[in-house]
Amino acid sequence: MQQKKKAVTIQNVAKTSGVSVSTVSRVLNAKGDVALDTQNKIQDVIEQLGYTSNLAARSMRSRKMNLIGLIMPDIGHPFAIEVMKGVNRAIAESEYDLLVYTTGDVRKFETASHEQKYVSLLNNSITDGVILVAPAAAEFASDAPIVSIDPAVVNPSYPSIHATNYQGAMDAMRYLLGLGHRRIGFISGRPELESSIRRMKGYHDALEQAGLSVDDSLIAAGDYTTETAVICTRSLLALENPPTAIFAANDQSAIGVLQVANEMGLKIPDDLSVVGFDNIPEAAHLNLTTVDQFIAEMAYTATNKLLSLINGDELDEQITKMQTQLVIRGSCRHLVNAA
Amino acid sequence: MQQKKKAVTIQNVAKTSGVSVSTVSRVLNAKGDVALDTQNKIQDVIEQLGYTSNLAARSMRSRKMNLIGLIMPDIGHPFAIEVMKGVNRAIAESEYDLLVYTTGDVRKFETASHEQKYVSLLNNSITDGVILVAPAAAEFASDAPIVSIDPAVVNPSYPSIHATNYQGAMDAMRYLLGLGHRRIGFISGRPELESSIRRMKGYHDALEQAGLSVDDSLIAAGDYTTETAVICTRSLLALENPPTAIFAANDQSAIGVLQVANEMGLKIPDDLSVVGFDNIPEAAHLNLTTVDQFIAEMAYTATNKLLSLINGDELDEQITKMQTQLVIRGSCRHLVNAA
DNA sequence: GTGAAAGCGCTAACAT
DNA sequence: ATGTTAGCGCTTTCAC
Repeated sequence: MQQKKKAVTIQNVAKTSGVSVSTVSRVLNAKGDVALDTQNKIQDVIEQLGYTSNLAARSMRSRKMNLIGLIMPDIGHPFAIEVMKGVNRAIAESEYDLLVYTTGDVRKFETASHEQKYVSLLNNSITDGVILVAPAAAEFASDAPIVSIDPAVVNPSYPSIHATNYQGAMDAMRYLLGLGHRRIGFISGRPELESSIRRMKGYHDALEQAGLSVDDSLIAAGDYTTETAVICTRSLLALENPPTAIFAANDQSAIGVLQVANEMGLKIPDDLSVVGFDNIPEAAHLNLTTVDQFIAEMAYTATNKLLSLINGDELDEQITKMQTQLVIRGSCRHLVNAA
Repeated sequence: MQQKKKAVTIQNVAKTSGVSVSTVSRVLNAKGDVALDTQNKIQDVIEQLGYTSNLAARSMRSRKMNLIGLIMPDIGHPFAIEVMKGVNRAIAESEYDLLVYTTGDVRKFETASHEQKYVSLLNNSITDGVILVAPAAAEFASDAPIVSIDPAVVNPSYPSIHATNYQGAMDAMRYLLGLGHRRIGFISGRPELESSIRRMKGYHDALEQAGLSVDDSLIAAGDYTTETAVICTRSLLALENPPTAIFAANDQSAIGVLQVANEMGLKIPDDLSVVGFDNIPEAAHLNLTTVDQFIAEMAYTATNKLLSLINGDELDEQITKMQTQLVIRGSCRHLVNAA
């Protein structure tokens, strides 16, 4: 049967131990100025009643919940999973617990207007700080610190961690160019994201540096999803003069390329070279060789940055005003064929 | 620079729009009994000030936050990731948002005493219900409903979803026996968990039904981790009369078996047959053929069960008192060798 | 060393 | 249609 036990409050504890709420509160917060006898008595009652303080009530009165938040639209997504792994590792080493907030779906999340909502939801009430993944807003009203991973805006007012998308894309392209490819297709990411813009620029610049002109027909508008990448790949390969290699702006897109290649019976890399971007191990079952998990690494770094921000003396106004730009090299890899 | 913008409260909105807090509260909760003029004015101010209601304060006064909780010790773990995928899918289809609570580490989580803490933390304050994964306690004091996945206890007072661990283990064993194996090693799971006990029993009973006696030296004490499974496998294979097949109690353990087999140059399944249990796609990069993702499926089912419990009329006392035993068949698979 | 009382931001009667 | 009031469970002065 479903339990009907009502939650135990500090009032119950106080009454049962025959003291006032304030005294109970004192031992709960280890203020130390309570007689040892009373302290023990109260502890016993707490144990016996199974009392646990009400998060909501507590956070209304005091800062410092030893809780950080991670805000993400969709935690089933491989990218999100990598982020969580990184954050998880960092908080496992800390005294903090983690609250991951998600709507389960990007569509329920929507744009910048909603971001503020989720930030205040957590940061102005129950968490000591939040980590934002690819936020679109440049500024947030928040009582507690914010750190972001891969912000979609250029000059955010909060510290951020981001990958060298440009450099990574250049590397990917140089790799393909080094293999002798001259017609390289590109499946772009979501056009509104900085990461996508930078990867696109890397594609452009690498071609130019190699003395090649950019052929717009080789650029397909993707959105970081496998589904769209499938469509993109089909149209790229249906060109009169199709590319001999495809650079996908992220792993999900690369998977789409592989799927189509499979369908069409193309051998990789013999018939088509494919390069992804991100190194998500979830993509591993699709014949990939993972170089490293840099997304998780970014998340790990972000979390530690946030924790130090939370614990950092409030006095040090300078530091909180600094824009932290921690840079981790994005890497790329070549997708090889397997059985 | 880090923003210093203080959080906007309902008071500020009321003052700015020249009305009382209750009126603002009314439009916030769409009570409808507010003049359209006032309504618009207030909406404008809310927009302009960027007001968002304080989660903590709101949840102190009213039930129904449209928020469910998922409590797990470690969200980096493949099992946990599968659970989240399932829950995520369910809430994406719903109007609810999700809050995943984690300590990042099983060691910080500890035993049953802490479980209650996390349950009340969420369920007695901010969530409308929680999903518990493999809880060790049989009962919880909680204001909101609880649904559990794979509880470690036999007769929990809350609804639970669990796999047919016994049947699944039998299937796995029958498969190996069907291949002609007579010496089958078993790497057990964490002995305190029901799932583990049932899988072990399946191992025993399958052998007996096949008219074989149980050789205790073929049973290695694992704990659902790859690391321990590696040690177990080494000792099993070092036996005078080693097994020709190994049934690992979960995928993580199966991965450990594969690692050792690799090290020792053993061909699978020619030299050694290996069967895992769980079907976590994360194990896929290790030459596995995934049958289905039943953990995610369980989590999906659990979430929907919780949601209906939350939305179910309070009147229907009968239903909340029912023990929901939803059963999903655990499946097994044969691990084949690859390159 | 301990209790009484004031509020944190909000919602829900109860008034008007 | 709107304002007033009383708490929700907790922490924190301020008394004693």
